[in-house]
Amino acid sequence: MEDYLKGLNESQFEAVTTLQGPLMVLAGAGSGKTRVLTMRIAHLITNGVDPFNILALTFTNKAAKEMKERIAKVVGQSNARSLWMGTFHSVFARILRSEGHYLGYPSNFTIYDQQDTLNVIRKVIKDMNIDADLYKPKKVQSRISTYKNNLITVKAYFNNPELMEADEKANMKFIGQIYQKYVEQCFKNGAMDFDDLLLKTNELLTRFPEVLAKYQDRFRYILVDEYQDTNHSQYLIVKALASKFENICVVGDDAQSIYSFRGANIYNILNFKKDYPDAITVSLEQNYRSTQNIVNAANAVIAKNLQQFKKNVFSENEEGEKIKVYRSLSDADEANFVAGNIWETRNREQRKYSDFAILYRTNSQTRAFEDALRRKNIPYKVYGGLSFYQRKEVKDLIAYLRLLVNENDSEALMRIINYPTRGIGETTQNKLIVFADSHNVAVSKVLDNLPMYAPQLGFNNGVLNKLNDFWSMIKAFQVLLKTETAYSVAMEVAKRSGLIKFLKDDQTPEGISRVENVQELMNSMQGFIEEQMQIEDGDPSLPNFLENIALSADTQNKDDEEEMVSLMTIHLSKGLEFPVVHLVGLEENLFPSFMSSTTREDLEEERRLFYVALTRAEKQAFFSYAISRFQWGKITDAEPSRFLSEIDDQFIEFVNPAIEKRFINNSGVKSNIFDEHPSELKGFKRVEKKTIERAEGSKPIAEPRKLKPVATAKIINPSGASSQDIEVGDKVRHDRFGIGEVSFLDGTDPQNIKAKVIFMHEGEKNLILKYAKLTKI
DNA sequence: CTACGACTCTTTTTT
DNA sequence: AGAGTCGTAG
Repeated sequence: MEDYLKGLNESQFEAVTTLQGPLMVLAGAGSGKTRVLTMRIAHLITNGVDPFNILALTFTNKAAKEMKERIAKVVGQSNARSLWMGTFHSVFARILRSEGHYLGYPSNFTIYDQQDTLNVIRKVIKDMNIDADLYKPKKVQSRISTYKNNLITVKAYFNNPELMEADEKANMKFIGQIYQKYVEQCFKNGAMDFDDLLLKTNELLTRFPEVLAKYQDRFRYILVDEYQDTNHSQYLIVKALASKFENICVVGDDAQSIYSFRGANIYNILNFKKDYPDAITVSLEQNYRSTQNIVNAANAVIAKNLQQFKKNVFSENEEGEKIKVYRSLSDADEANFVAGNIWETRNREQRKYSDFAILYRTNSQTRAFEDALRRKNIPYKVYGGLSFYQRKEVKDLIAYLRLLVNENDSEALMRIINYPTRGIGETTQNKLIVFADSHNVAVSKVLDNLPMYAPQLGFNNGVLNKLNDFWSMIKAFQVLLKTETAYSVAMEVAKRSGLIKFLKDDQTPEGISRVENVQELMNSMQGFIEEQMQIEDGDPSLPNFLENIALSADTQNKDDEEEMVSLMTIHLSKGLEFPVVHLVGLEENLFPSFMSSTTREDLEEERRLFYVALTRAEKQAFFSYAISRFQWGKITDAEPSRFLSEIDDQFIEFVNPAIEKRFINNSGVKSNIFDEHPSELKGFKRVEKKTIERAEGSKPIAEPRKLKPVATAKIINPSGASSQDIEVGDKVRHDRFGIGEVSFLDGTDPQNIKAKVIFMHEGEKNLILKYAKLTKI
């Protein structure tokens, strides 16, 4: 028996060695799913299957990369290399690049991310003179996305009276027209959005049997990871490709389906047996990751869901510690507790910072934790969030590059035609667009033939010159692209377009960081090129770089494998594991989200999300919530999440530091709740009572000695200066304004001290100490 | 045409 | 609070 088969349990062994025919692997959390997938592919190759004939679809590019590396260790680099492995989106983008001509797309089509998509929709709505209040672009976008994911094309939409009626009832009778215009615009721009990558693949496979046959023959063995999160469009692609050989293996866990908002259809996995009656089902139920206590607590919660396969996930690991629940007064308090606890646990248990993760429901929760961690000098890395590539200045430079690759991309063109400002104003731009539209040509074509169109456009010589200058600059870049590397072209673009100079003129800290971000983009490009050069058939071209950043947020600056605490949303944490997990913000309307507490389905998904979060933990889990939180620009009261009460008391224990008498405000500065400021404190007195009630109703505190000092000590003693420490004449640092000197202080009330600070670059500012977060230097 | 200021909406989650 | 949009003065 091959080495890699040793050490598999009975079900894992079956899943790995059943190579022919349809197979469904129901893999509970932590049951060694990735291992099974990896070994299964290795086993296929060892048994003579050409890796060229294997297609493995994963959920993230990161997962694909990691799996490929693991496979390479078993079957060798050269075998692993010819595997097709990646996300649905990246695999089919690649296929569409070579086959898209069947559908009238150029091979250099642009991929629009959701922001590009939104911009196009906004413009369409504007052009149609429709009330944007009624047709919220976001809403329209998600509507169109739903249609596309269910293969409802524009034509199908207009052939479907029910849909149209439904939209009309919802007061959105123009949805169809917007949809149509949007699709036309994308096509004209030579662009596909994320949903198109799947929709067009379907179209390709249905309309062109020879193409279908080609890929059916190529992909004789298909594996789909995270099958519970596939949408209808993906489902159909898989079904079509697999229908010849039916060597299809899907792996998933219905309890971890968390992407319905983007069309994931849990019935794909629930009904797998109906599609493939001969399918063999294997259940992996033993959890090797977590302690018994964690697994049992997670089971208790997920059991509240009505809709699921019967499974019995169990752990034979140690029983483990109970989950500790920390009740905090504010988001800042919560963050301080978490940071302090990480610091303390690391020292006490000799752990690495990379053993810790902080998981939350929404990206906006990151900030408080970043502040708290930074204050304690704890290294951390935030995953996802406003990704680097979504920064304005980065997108601007990318828009130039996109335009070089696909000059029909008027979205990119219009973004930078007057950025940096070069005197091509709104009026001129509008004339261009209207003219191009009415003549049914791309804006780039108008610019190509300016002299010819000039009389009709009615531009004066000044404008014509500016347009000419701009367009010949772009053309020059394109010529450069033929001989130079992507990196040096980008550098040239950054300089000659005036972008760098424009950004450098802004000497504010934000301005400086924008320049740094552009530099960072250049670096990541250089890194990408070097990486591609090392791979045997790598592709260091600009188009490939652009595709890469469009389809994966996780490619950005590689981890130095440094010792860092991980911060991410629960969604992003899927598939990962950490010894110690802090699950934070367990409050009603936050988790479960206020958007999801109305229907049972939504709520069940939130519960699955909770399940995913908890099962990331190997050894210890900490929960926390705050009874008030700074959001939407003001302090909001919050109730503990219902999920907390769904866990049996035997699995959790409440940790209650003596904080009832104190109120820690959002700057992390301690103050006494019984001091002045009755108006501000009223709310807190009320909620404070709630805390005490809960405390009495819950279990006695088992080990307060360990946690209590952490929370208090760390709060009282932040490394940054508290308001009391700052005096006139102090040199201070401000996050945004940089370094300055305090020239004046005003007010006796500690909650409301105003400071006048003279900053080196920013000049004089009046700040409220409580919010300004000044650091004494 | 640009720059600046007032104003509004925002917040789930991501390929 | 912060970003993005819109309106107005220069």
